Amino acid sequence: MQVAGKELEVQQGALCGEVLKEALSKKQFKNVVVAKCGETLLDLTTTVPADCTDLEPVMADSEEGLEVIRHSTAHLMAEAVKKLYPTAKVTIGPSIASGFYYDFDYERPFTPEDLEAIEAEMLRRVGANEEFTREELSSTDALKKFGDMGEDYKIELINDLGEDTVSVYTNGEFADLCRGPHVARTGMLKAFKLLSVAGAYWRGDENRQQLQRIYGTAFPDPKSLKKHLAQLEEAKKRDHRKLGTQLDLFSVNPEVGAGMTIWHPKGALIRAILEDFERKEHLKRGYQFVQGPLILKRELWEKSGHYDNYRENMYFTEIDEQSYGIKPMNCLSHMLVFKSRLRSYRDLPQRYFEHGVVHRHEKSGVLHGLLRVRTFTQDDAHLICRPDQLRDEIIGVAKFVGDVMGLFGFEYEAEVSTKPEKAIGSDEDWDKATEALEGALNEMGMEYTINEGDGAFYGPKIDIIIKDALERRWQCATIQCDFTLPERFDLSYVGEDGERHRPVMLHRVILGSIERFIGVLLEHTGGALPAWLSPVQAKILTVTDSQNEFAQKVLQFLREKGIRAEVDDRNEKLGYKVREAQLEKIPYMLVIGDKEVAAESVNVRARDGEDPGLKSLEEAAELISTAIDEPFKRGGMSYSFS
RNA sequence: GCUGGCGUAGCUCAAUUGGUAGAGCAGCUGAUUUGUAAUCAGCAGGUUGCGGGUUCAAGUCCCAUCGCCAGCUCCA
Repeated sequence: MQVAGKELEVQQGALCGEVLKEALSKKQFKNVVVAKCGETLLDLTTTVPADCTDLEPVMADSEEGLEVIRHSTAHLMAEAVKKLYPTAKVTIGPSIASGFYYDFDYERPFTPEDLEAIEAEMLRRVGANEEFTREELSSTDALKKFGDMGEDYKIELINDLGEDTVSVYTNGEFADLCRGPHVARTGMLKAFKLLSVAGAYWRGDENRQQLQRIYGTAFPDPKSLKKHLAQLEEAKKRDHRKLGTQLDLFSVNPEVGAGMTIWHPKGALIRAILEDFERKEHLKRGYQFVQGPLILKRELWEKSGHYDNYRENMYFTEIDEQSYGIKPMNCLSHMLVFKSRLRSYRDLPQRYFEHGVVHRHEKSGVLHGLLRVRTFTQDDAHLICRPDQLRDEIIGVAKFVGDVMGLFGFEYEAEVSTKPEKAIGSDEDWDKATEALEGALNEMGMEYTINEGDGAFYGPKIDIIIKDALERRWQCATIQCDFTLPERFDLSYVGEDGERHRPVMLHRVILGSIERFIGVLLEHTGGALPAWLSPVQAKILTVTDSQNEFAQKVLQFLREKGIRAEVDDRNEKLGYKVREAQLEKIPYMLVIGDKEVAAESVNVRARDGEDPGLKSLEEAAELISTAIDEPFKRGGMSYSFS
C-alpha cells in the first residue's frame, strides 16, 4: 500500500504510527499528529484498516493537525480540572477557530487564579507524557461507566447519540466520551494558554443549565502561540472603541442610554462623506430617494408581522391614545410610497433608497461599541420588481456591493441562507426566490456557501461577509428576497394583460449599518482612514510663528482646491506637532519653515512614512488630490464631496 | 436577558489588612521661537457612575440601580 507517498509492505494488524514511522524520517515523524486514510482520521495507536490503500500523515502544522492538537489540549485541561476540582462535571470540549474550550458544571465560577493552577497542572501532565488511549464500549457499558463517575451530561449525550457502541478516550485518570482522534501522548502538547472563563448554556439553550466555559488556545510550537497572542494584542490596539476616543470621533455616553452613539465633529464628518458618496452612487444606478417617519402606527407593524415576531425588540410610544412603533426597519414607508398610486408593469422596477435611522432594542448583553448598537443608520433600499426582473435586480445589487467593497479594499465572500423553521410563505415561493439568488450569483461567477435554515422569516437572503486586515469576518451587505410583505400589503401592478399582478420585493443594504461599517473600517485601517474619508486630509505645520501668515495662505489655497486642511501654528516644536498629527492619522503634513516661505512652497510628509519633500503649492495639492481620488479611479468611480 | 469581571480628573492609570484621593498626558498661565514622533516651570482640575446600608471611619465591605468589558443566547 501507499504510505506517505511510498510503496510499503504493511502487515495486517500493524499500527498506523509504526507504519508512518517507517515511511518518514525521524524529524518528520516527530511532527505527525494522527494518520489519515481517505477522509478518515486515525489515532497513531490504531491498527491500519484492512481496506486502506493509502495512509497519509497529518502534520502538526496542518489545519487538521492543529484541530487535533487543540481538541487533545481540551481533554488535557479537563483532566487537570477534574484532578483539582473533583466535583466538577464535564460536558463537551471541542476545538474552535482560534483554540478550544471545555464546559464544566461546577459549584462556583472559575477565577483567573484557578486558570493558573489548571495550567500548571496541565504542564505537569505534559511532563508525565501520558498516553491517550481509545476504547470502544457498548452504549450500555458506557452508560454504566459514566453513571458510576456521576457524569450526568455524558449520559445525556450517549442517550442522544443512540449508537450501539461509542468510543471513550482516556488520558491519565480522565476518561471522556469522544469521537477522537487524539495525539498519542500528552507530551505532544507543548504550546497552550488558558485565556478566559465565561458562562455558556448547556447545549446552547438559554433555558438550560449555565456552565463554566474555559477558553484556551494551543499551537504546534511556542513560536506560533506567541505570534497568536501578539496578534490578540494587536487587535486590542485596533479596537474601534479605543480609536473612537483617541481620534475624537464618537462617544458612548451613559446618560443617553446603552447602544446609542454620540457623534463628534470628526466622526459626523466621516458619516457625512460616506452618506454623500452613497447618495451619488445610488442616483447613478437608478435609485430614487424616499423618506418616511421614525414612528408609525402600531397597526402597520401588526400588518407587517413585525409586531408578532419582533415586538420584544421594538420601542413603542403612545400619544392621544394611539400606540406608535419606532421603526426597526424602513420597508413599511417604502411600500407605502409604492402603494401611493397605481403602478404599471412599465414602472418597474422601483428602487427606493433611504439612509434610514432605525431603533432595535437589542438585549443589553449583545451591545458592542459601534458594531452592535440600538440606534443605527441603514443604507437601506427596497427594490420592487416583476418576477421576471428579479434576477437582474439581484445581479445589479451584487455588482453594486462589489464596487463599494472594492473601493475600500475589502475581500468578501457570499453566503446564501435558506428557509428557516419559523417562516411564512409557501415552499414554492421559497424555492423560486432561493433559485433567483443562487442563479444571480452563478451568473456572476461568484462563489458562495449555503447556510441552511438561516434565512429571514419572510424570505431567503444573500449575506456578504467581509474580511478585515486581521482576518476577522463581518457581515455588512445583505440582499433579501421577500414575497410576503408585498402580499400582506397587497402591492400590485397592472401587467401587459391589464390584470393586477403581485410584485416581488428585495430588501438590501450595502454598508449595512453606517455605524458598524465605520467601526469595521476603523479596525481594518487601524484608524488610518483612506484620504478621501479622513476628516482632516492635510495639516500645515509651522516651524516658528514667523511663517504664520504664509500658513494661512496655504490653508486658503488648499481649501479652494477642496482639500480639508488645518493649520497648527501653536508655539510648539516641530517634532511635537509632527507627533500629534501622526497620532491623529492625518494623511499629509505640510511643513513650513523659512526656506519654504522663501520658495513659496511646502515640505510634504505622509503619515505612512513617505517623504515627497519640497513641493510647490500646486504640486502639493495635486499630490493630495491624487491620493484622494486613487481608490475611485481603481473602481471606475469618481469622487467629490461638497 | 444569563454568567463573570469592571466603573477613581477630559484621557491612561495609582491609592497597604477600611484610616487625609494621587501621577503622567491633555487644559490654563508664563518662559522659550524651536526643522520632521513629546522644551521647561507654575496653576487649576474630584460628591471615586448614581442611590441606600454597615462602621468611629468606605474609592475599598454589603444591597440596589445605571453603564462598560469578556463570553453565552439573540441579530427582522
